[in-house]
Amino acid sequence: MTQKKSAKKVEVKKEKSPAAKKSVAKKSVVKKNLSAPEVSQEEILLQALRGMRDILPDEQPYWERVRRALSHAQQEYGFQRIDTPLVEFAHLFTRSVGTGTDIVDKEMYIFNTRGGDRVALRPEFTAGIARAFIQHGMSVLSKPVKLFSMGPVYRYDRPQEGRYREFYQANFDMFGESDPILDAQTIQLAYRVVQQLGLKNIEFQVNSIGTAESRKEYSKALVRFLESQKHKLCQNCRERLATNPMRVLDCKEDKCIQLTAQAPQSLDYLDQESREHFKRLLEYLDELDLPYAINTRLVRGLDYYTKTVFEIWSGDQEGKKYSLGGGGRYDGLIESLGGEATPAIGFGLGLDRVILEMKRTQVKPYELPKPRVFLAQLGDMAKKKSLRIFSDLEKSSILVAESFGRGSLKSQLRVANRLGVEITIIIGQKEALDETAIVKDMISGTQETVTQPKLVDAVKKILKSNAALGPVMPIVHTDDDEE
RNA sequence: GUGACUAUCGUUCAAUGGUAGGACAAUGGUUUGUGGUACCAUGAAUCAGGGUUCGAUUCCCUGUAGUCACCCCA
Repeated sequence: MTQKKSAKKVEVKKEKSPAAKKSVAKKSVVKKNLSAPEVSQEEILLQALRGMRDILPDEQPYWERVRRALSHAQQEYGFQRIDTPLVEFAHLFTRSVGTGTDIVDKEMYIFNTRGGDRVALRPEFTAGIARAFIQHGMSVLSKPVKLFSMGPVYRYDRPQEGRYREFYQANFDMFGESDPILDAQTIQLAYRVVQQLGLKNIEFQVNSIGTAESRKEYSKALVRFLESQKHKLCQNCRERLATNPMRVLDCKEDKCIQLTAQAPQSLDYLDQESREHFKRLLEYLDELDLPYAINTRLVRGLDYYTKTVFEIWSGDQEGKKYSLGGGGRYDGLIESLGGEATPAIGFGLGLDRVILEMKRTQVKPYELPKPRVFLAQLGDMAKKKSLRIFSDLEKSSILVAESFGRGSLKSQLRVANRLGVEITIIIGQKEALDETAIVKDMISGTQETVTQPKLVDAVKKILKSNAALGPVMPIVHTDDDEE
């Protein structure tokens, strides 16, 4: 769970001296290098880039639970998986997400390739998926076209807990239907996913921003209002007024909240169709048992949204809210990218934050299957045999652990015990010669010798009877046993 | 991008302007063919680079990274 906190610089030799080869620990390599500077060296920083991290084995059970829930929801709701490249022409994002948005202006990983193309690491999924939709002529498919994707996205931002430069999103998109029932279903799907992940205190924030025109008009009206009341705003908001007036609505300062309560609302500036759309969406939402609130202050940071926008929030005891994801309708995007006019709606879920919330609220991670059998070997002959036995067991779908590198039987049994296996198979010199194996029941401590051809069946039999006894208690000798 | 705080074995917590210590974890052992506990042993760290100093892990500067607030968002 914990990542390396600080830089470690290690000098790596291009040609290792025999002394260095013997040294297993990397740190001692460093020391030896320092005393042997004549060898050509190259300095590398053994550190992940800022805002990027390794997801270590310890954390994988959480990710596995997330993957499974997503895969389940994807199938239940009829989405097909699509994977698009991490890298696209930078233009795709500037045109869809929009210049003027922070994502494009400040946070994109953007660079030139050797061939001279201006490209960017995807800061979100929808643009790439929309590109693929057009490129592969998916508009001829039966509507709605439902696509699911999952993977890393990149934003060059200051990292914090739950905020990384490389982070993971799951993305659901539906193309080709403008009916508000799809909006409702999208939110329902999002809810289903977070619910399956065991998250409580979920709330949806829903709003409609209408068309690009009505949005523009609203923004003008808002600025007009705020300008006239500028003296009542906090310092920050006065600055926001010039850069991003909509954000004033998000301010946490009391006086700003009071003032903006009287500010014009985006809903009042909706065109007739958008208003009807929103009204019907709310009707559908009321049909569902969804925790949602209309949030007229909700504005999203991407240009392509039209009509419905929403966010998924998770709250803690102290009343802090964390945004886990969000989405909305983007009826104009496909056309603006050069495809034929296609309404669409989708949402993205921030998986890193979902997992953070799972940990915070102590949701149980997915439990990976544990080996129930351990294979111990003693001596060269047994070692050779054990490789084959391991393979036989694996082919019979028996998960078996081993520690081939270890010498003594004691240390191997110790490992077996620590793993909590039910059976340990022991092959020593004698058994290797006799073509037999010792099958030791780790729960009772008893053991029997069977011939190797019968080994798999013998193991299966014990496992089966153990399973019938209910949950397995891994053997633990407590102090009470002795006293 | 701005500001603040932080940085010690794999993890966690100590200590010091004078050769960094414990706990947990790891590895080996306590009649070399049998597990737990206990006991013993072993390996393992001052983020990097400069400066001040007789001497820096400690003080100063820079860099890097993390955390927090802002910005923004997932």
